[in-house]
Amino acid sequence: MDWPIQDIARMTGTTSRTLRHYDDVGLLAPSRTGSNGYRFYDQSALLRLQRILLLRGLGIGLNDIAGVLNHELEPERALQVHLRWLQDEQERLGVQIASVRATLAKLEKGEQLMAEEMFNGFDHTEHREEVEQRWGKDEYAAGDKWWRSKTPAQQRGYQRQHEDIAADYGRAKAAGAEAGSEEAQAIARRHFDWLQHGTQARSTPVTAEYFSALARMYPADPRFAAQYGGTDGATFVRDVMTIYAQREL
Amino acid sequence: MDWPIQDIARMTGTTSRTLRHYDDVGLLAPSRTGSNGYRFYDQSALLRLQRILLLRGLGIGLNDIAGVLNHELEPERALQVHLRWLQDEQERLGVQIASVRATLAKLEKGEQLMAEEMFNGFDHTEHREEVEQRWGKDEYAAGDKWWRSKTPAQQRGYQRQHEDIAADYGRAKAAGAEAGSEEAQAIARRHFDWLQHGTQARSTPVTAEYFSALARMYPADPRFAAQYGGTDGATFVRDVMTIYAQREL
DNA sequence: TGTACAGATTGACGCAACGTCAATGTCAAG
DNA sequence: CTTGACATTGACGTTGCGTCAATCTGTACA
Repeated sequence: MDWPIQDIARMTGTTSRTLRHYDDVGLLAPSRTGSNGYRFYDQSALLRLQRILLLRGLGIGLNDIAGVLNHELEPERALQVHLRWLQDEQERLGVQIASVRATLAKLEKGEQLMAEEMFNGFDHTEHREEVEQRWGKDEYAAGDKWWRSKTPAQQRGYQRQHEDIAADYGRAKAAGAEAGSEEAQAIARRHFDWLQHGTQARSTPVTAEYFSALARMYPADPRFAAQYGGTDGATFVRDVMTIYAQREL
Repeated sequence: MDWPIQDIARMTGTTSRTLRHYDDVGLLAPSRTGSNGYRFYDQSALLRLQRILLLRGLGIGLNDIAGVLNHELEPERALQVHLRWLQDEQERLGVQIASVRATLAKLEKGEQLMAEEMFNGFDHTEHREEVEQRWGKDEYAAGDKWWRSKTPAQQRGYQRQHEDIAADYGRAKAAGAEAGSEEAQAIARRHFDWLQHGTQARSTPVTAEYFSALARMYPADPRFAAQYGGTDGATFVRDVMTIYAQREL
């Protein structure tokens, strides 16, 4: 006694396409094939299908299901491994949910788009904690207030200046300039001026110490390194800045 | 000033393959292409890439990222929609985790494989609540105890008898037998005997009422229907059993 | 018996986001 | 000139089917 594919599909709540797929991948063959190629399934095939669907309902992959049904893989093993998977996944999602929520909260408070405002020398959103820890809370608050007092156009202008500076560093390095060369030091001066310009309204002036500390951050932090052409570029910038601080400040 | 693809990859922690992919799908084109076909990226491309990676890190799809970057989709919208997604997914995983844990617990208690033990007329694991509600808790406990007292071989033998009965029902129906026919009624008798055999040790005997109630369940519940050849088959079985109960019990 | 119409078959593409060869061209260094 | 590192463009693999498309089969009705 057997039934055509559609009946089996309806009986088990799947589709004929799924059954054909299971046949293709060798997971469940029909118990009989008519001379016209039609598939028919009997009780035992139905039973096997029910086991498949049970495992599938638990989220097990077809491959592992095949292993279990062929007695090559113990159900307990498969389930335990899968359970770990699920738990890890759920945790990952939890972290992502937190991140998305945090990002949404920022957006609601109107905190400038997303990545442009990062990596400007001072940071106004993402690494707030880091910046506060490094240079003090008041410092951050002052800088942030100053930043917010600018129009978007001014902010972009300020950013672009920094981009130019970074690009010039890159060019100098590509041209084989020494860190202590006139050319490189000229860029460092502009870099320094740019920082000062943005720090006029702030509590702490840009000292030699400040400048050196900033320089040392560059190669260490990939986020800053990216802004200066990778670790190599950042290292070059660090050297240039360090020399500038020693000589001029 | 720009950098070759490998530098950009290292700077941002991705791979060149990913960058080429983003180029292919129109998400991020290189700012310049050498005469040899090599890709080069400048500051603004790098910035765009950083935004892409930020969004990607939050789990947004490349398609939506493109929408956001092209100002066709508001970041807030995208994030909110995505947040729902994540939450739903996490909940789904939670349910699955519970299911897998329950299944594992069953396996540890040695409760017979998985699907074979279901749909035998009485159910010993999956639909315990349902069975208890239908026939009482004591009834279930007695049946369960009886079932457990059997050896696996005996259990399989008992199951196989039922499979034969189900198959015979199917054959009779396929042969066009009437529900009241001698042939069909003979199967119902065996079905009844089979039930009684398994109920000897139980508190409630298999009455006409019990038999009829069981019969009525068949077409209504797809899990039972599956066992008897779909809804049509189950309906046929129900009719045969009902007539048997009226005439003989 | 002709004609629908439902249901079956075998391809084969699509999806998401790249990983991973494969075959081959380029460029700086020894 | 050779070597080695890095680039390019295909194109398949992954996961589990959904979804056409083109074509038969089989049953039912006029």
